[in-house]
Amino acid sequence: MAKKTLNFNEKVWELTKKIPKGKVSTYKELAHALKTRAYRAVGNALNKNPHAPIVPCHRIVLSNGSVGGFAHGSKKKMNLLKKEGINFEKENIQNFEKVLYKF
DNA sequence: CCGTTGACTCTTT
DNA sequence: AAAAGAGCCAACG
Repeated sequence: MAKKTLNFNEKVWELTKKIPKGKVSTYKELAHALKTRAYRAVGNALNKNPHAPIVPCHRIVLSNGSVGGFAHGSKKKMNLLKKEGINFEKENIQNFEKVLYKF
């Protein structure tokens, strides 16, 4: 046996859950933590996110510092992040590197 | 099984 | 600096 007990998507959700409040992460960091380059697959996994309230998918943003996309609307995502302590400059995150959580 | 799609990222123009 | 193209991986039809 000794196979991957967790599927690719589950790994993404597990890592996302590990992100502390007031911090954010990027798809690239997630993919890098998974030892893969499936940046898009990570986004796809979060989009399907079956653990909606359990996995803080809104804490995942683009490596560019933009909020990226969100199943409920990027506006909602930004609003949620603001409540978590993340500030925004127009459509980009302020102190992006300071609130960026790395694995 | 092959082609398309997607909440991405990097490189080149 | 901004825009376009190429690359990458998993899920779906």
